Amino acid sequence: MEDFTPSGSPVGLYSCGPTVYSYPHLGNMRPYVFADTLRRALDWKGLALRQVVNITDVGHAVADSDTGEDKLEVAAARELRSVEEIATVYTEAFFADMAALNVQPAHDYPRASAYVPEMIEFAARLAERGYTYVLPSGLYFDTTKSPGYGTLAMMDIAGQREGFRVEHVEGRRNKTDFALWRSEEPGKRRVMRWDSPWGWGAPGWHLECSVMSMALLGDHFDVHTGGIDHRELHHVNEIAQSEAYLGDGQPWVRYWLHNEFLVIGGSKIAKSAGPVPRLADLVEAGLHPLAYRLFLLGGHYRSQLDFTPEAVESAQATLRRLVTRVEALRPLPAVTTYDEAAALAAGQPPARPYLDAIDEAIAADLATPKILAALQESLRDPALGEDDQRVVVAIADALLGLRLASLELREVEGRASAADRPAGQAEAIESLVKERTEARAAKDWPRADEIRAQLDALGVQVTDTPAGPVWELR
RNA sequence: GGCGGAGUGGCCGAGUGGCUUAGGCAAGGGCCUGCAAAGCCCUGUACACGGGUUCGAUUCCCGUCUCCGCCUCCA
Repeated sequence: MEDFTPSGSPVGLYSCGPTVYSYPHLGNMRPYVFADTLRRALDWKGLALRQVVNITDVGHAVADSDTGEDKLEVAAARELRSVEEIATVYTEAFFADMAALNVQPAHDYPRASAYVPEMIEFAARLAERGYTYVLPSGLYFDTTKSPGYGTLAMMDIAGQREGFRVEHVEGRRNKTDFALWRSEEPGKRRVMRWDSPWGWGAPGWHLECSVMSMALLGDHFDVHTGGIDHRELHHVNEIAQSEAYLGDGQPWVRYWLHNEFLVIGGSKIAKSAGPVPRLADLVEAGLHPLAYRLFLLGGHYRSQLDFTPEAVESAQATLRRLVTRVEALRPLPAVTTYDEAAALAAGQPPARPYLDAIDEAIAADLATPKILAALQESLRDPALGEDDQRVVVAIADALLGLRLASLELREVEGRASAADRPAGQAEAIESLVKERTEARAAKDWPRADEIRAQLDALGVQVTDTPAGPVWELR
């Protein structure tokens, strides 16, 4: 971060997006929360940015073979829907989860199906330049023509054995060669199909990211993010084809950042392994989506994170306590950048060490666990007054994105809002609460407790505060 | 088979060659409260195992065991 110097303004950020063939699962959330943290870090440094997240609605085969069926077509057949419906439904589900996690929207969400002509053009240029060869199954990229192929991942290509886990493709010259275009098999018509110089068919998966990122961010851009699983294949191939396409001898993208996986019970979450937990499952279990975000931020993005019910519940408890604590400090000052934070801290000297600690943490490869630690410490540091704490909380949340400025305890606990209370019932409850208050004033404790038990039976929880009793529906 | 990563206190999870009390959750004790809830304070003494380097290693090196990832699909 410290030595980061963007090639131009704004910073171009491309984050590998979802393939919209089913509901996103908890593991799918991690790359976007990570990318959102990166965005907040760039904002913090005062850098303008433009983020692109692709929506893969075509071209993602279920297996990298000549017969690889498209994931969306398979899903459409399974759910008896059109591919368009499949794409729409799951894209919306993705956006809903992102919003719930307070992930800032990207500036563009290009759909792969809208860029097929550009992909064909891209592949045609590679063909003209002699980087490709044609097989009955499609147009292939010859990776031996790409100098430095695989350097991103420091790949040991010689050690990989085709046929062990690498699928054998008839006629493929090198085991690392990949399809730029998947031609239809004779007599097997695809649902999503386009005409091309290599026959009717569909684009290869790797092509879309190169084409759409360059279309929206320019030939070269600054940062490309994605899951660690893409480092050795998808991104290596993107680089090979993009640099071959540009032919300017320059690195295509300046920085590559990859997030590690969320693991459950010691193994990664993968849709192909069967049903996997979704954000909605957590919500159903009484957890707030931002508790899940907090859970994710509690581990470094480059470390595998172990998903356990206990860990997420502990994040829920932490969030509840944070909000309880921070509610008393509101309103919080608005902060986005380091400069704004420094200006605020100038008026609140005790907050300064925390600003420095947080700034250091975000600069140290987005060390969100350290920001959380600093935040927690600041809330119980006797050296800090409330104004100091306001500043620290606002600063931390600018980078954490936990909505600490506005998140209500009621939301966190999933309780009904005042507006949802049945009118008639409310009066009855008020009456009981009043009676209990009178009993308490008379020090008739047995009676007061009896009424509380009655209220409890109605699903009402009464809490005595210095300002008087407060009741809430559970 | 090749390559890469990891094993930290009940749980999650940072971090470091000699004190970081990381932090959180849970637990125990206490304060506060009529009680409760919330809040606050205190407590835990951990770094897979065996060697080695070092004045000193959880932190470096070697080996062992276990686990995970990538090399099909996957974030």
